[in-house]
Amino acid sequence: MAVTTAETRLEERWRDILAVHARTMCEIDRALHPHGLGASDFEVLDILATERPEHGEQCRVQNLVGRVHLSQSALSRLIGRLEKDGLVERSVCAEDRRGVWVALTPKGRSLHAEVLPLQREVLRRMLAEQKG
Amino acid sequence: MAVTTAETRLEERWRDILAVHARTMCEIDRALHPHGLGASDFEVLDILATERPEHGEQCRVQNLVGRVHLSQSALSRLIGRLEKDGLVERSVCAEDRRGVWVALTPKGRSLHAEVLPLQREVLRRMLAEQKG
DNA sequence: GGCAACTAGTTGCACAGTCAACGATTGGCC
DNA sequence: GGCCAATCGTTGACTGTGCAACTAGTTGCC
Repeated sequence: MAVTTAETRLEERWRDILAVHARTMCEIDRALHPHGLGASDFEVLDILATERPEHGEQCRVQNLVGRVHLSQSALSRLIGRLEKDGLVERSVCAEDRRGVWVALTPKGRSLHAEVLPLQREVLRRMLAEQKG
Repeated sequence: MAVTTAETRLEERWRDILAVHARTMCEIDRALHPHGLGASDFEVLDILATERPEHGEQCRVQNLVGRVHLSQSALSRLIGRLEKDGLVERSVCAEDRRGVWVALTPKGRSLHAEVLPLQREVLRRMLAEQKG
């Protein structure tokens, strides 16, 4: 019996996560779509925006892979799209010429600033009402 | 300040959900893939399995839409795939001939029984270690 | 009966995602 | 130096998903 209820609780918790995730994701997409962005796009923009510009750190792409829940290839294409839209710029990494640096353009930075409140608002709306 | 920390907490909570969702989803996929199923497929199978067989209820498809986080069209195709694999059967609903009934075949039921422990095990492994 | 509004499910199309294979570069080891 | 393994990023082929448009069936109203 104890096992059964533990299992049930696990199952419920999973359903809960699934539901919150789906609803929130969907809302973010809906809020950002008018600006030509999807949820993943925003996430990358957001990471780049909070990154110190004068960072001198690693070649970015590799750096991003660990932080977004996306395969390397998906990320590559995503960056390609952002670049095509003039939101980011790619440049080869001098020290390790396999690597690629990714940086926000002014346009990318301003778009991020524009949509950040929208995303936050969705988060507030969808996550706040959650169980206490 | 209070506003900022509240925002930060929201942001963290969202990142948390994103991370748990991605990791768990990925693991479920990985566990079920050898059996020819994805996470969504399992979810539908699971709902059908826990449904009372002699239910006399509505036409199922409509019933399912509300329970999985999938568009109606995605669900339609998913059921199509399951049917092609002989796991479920579609039949027209006599009372409302627009509707379609979906039911597990014996093969579908046994496959569900086979993979259920795998999914549970993943849930236990991924969700249990979560914050306390 | 006949027409309009609605609902159930499927399908065409476009797009974002994964996996596997690839080209380029680096680093270790002989 | 020369070779092999590992790493970084991109690309090709394929799959699953959502939106919009569609067909088929139902309900209500005249």
